[in-house]
Amino acid sequence: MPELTIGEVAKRAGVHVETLRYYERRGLIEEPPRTSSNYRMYPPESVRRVRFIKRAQELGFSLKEIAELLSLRAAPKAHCGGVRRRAEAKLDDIDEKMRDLRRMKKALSGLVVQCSGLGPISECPILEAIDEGAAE
Amino acid sequence: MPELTIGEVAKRAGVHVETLRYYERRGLIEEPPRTSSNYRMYPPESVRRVRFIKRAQELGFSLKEIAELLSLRAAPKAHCGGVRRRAEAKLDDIDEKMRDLRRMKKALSGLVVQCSGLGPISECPILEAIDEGAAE
DNA sequence: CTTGACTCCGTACCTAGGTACGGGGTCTAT
DNA sequence: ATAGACCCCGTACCTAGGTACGGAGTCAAG
Repeated sequence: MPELTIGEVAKRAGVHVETLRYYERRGLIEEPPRTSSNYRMYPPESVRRVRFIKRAQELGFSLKEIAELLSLRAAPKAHCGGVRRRAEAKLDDIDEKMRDLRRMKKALSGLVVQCSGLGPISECPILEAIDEGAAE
Repeated sequence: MPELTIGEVAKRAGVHVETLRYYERRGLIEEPPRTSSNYRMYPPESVRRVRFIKRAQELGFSLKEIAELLSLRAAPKAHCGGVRRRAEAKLDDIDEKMRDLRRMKKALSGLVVQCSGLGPISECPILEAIDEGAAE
């Protein structure tokens, strides 16, 4: 019998036991059958499922979004437009975050070049700029 | 006397009253003097201080980091090396986040082009790739 | 002199993604 | 048969940055 305890699934998937229980509460993994002593016994596919979740996280999906992807996948006769749309929306999110970061970087590096690091703090160009409206 | 109530400071700085009390608890703004009926009465400079905090946030600094910047500024005979170092460290943070986002974007857009959006979900190239290790 | 807007305080709640704790039951090896 | 490792559960705690709630006191206008 290839069933796995929660600790084995955790080890193979590279997460903590508590994380698996948390995912179960969040509806990301199904409640597995229990032994007579109430231990969770997972089928081996569970490891793959958890790895799916971790990889989707690395792609920028939140747990909520991952739950959606998984329920799309579970729908018997769906086609993959929904998945594609979600992936594109996530790309848009990423682009927006990158724009924010670029804006920050531009503003902040503009300040850093004005500051030698040597003057008195009362005349620090960085602090003065923030004080007067650096982030416009 | 140009003293301001908390509500006036909030309005002028563009934040909520609760936010000002929160900043006070966090040590970002000093405890202002109180009236005889225990109302906070702020000097007008407080508005500037709150705006400093908001602008530093827009540059990517956390409240904790902003507290550090403010305490550096308060040190009488410091010079601005500490500020400059922190700004440079923040630029490094930003670069790292941008690298993460670029990595995500690259991986995800590579998946999106493989998916027409038309096939059955059971063969969705995006889901298959995540299932097998998309984020390497 | 009352009504409405404002303030006080402490505490709880929120999102996101977990982690930790405590008290109990179980399983395995010796 | 007992030690140590594992599992159960519920709940609290964590970071970050606030927001909301509820009861009470205060202030200004009409």
